[in-house]
Amino acid sequence: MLDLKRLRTEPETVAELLKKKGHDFDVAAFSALEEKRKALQVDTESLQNERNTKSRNIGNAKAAGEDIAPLLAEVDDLKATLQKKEVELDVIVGELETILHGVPNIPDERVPEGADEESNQEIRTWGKPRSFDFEAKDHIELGEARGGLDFETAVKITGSRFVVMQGEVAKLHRALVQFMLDVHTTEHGYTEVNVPNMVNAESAFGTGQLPKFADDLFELKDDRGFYLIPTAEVPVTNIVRDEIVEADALPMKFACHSPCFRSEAGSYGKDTRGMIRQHQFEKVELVQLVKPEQSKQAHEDLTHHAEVILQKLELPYRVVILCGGDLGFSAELTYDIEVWVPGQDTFREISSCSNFGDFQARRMQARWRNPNTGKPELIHTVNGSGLAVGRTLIAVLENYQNADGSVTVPLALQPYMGGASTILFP
RNA sequence: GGAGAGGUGGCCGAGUGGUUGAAGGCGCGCCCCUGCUAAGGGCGUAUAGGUUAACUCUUAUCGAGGGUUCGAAUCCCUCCCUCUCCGCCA
Repeated sequence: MLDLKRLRTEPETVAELLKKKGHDFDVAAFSALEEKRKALQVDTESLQNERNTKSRNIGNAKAAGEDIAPLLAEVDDLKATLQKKEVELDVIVGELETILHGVPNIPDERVPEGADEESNQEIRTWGKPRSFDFEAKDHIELGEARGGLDFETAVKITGSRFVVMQGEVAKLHRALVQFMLDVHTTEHGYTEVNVPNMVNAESAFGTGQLPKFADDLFELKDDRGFYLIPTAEVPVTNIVRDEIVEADALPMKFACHSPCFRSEAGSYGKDTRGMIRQHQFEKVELVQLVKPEQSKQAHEDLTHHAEVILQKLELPYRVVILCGGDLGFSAELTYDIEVWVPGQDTFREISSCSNFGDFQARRMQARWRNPNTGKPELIHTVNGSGLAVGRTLIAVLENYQNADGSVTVPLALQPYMGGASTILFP
């Protein structure tokens, strides 16, 4: 959520900045509503003031034992007039809120222009894609061969875009989770957290999934209105919702392993094969809650923390900066980390690291007490995947495959695989 | 699931219809006194808006949302949450 004050004082500037994100902010409509709101609010409040004053007089008169009948007559029609104004004001305020809730965050000046991922800019690469002396298979072929990855059974159990993992593949998946958590908690200073995998609407609003992206979420069909989390970002960031934390509590750094549930609305026909795009996948998420002046550096650090995982696994990757059109609703700046996937002969997103500035904090009312001012001020939120586990599994299987269909276990993972250096599918 | 109690400011805690945005305490900030690692005293200390050049003035907020009333932290209704006991349960 943007600062309403800024939107009021310089709507044209904001509209101009939002163009980079492909958002058309209707300044005329907004300003017209604002005019109405202002007039109505002044009217309403002066009526409220009148009511308060007269009510106080009635109280005083009553206490003094005077006749209050004439005073009551005075306020007779005040109530109805006031109620009418209040309803009108509520409607206008509601309309303004709807607009405000739908306005995306303003992109950082470093964000390149562009409509879609074609305009994303590569900022660095690491490692060299391996050249195979045999025909490299993709993870589907590797995994299905002997049942390590079983998509058909998952279709029976649930439906498309799910997978059943078995044997060494399931173990490798688990090993990746443990490995990532260990690196982040012991080497990067994150605190491990385990959080609810369902959230209420307030939390989903706080991080920006609601109200605009309800279709991307799985909503539980029960009158409590819970949602399955699309990422641990939602519950973890909301730890500080409606809180005022002391300055020395910041930065807070959390690492969280969780399943992620996405309806993938609008992605029909994309990545339908394999486990690139699933309705359920697991992820180790990194979240940092920081003072405003720390967020830019925290974002760089966090991205690096995610990269370290790929470096330790010796998987080639590149980092791209997302252009305006590809940038998410709540983010001001996002780096995507893309891992080399031999089966597709391309880089695929495995992590998305974003700085949200105060955008999520304002929605959540997450604040810290600034000792310099003594006042509560909004914090900044930063997060990123460290990493998406399913996609990391794909990358390991495909990059480490051998001609005989076995897969070499990356050195860093061997302690988590009982020392095994190679796996065969079941 | 059943029975009961309760949700008030950064924290604790008064307050059952009329200057209560809210006593008192703690914490915090500034100052004074004391001159020694103690204590005492004074003042200040919620949030979000509107209005104003500013001072001022003003509105809302006592879990959330409705209602009654000239007037609601206080009365009524619905919901959420916490605690205690019982039941159930991985």
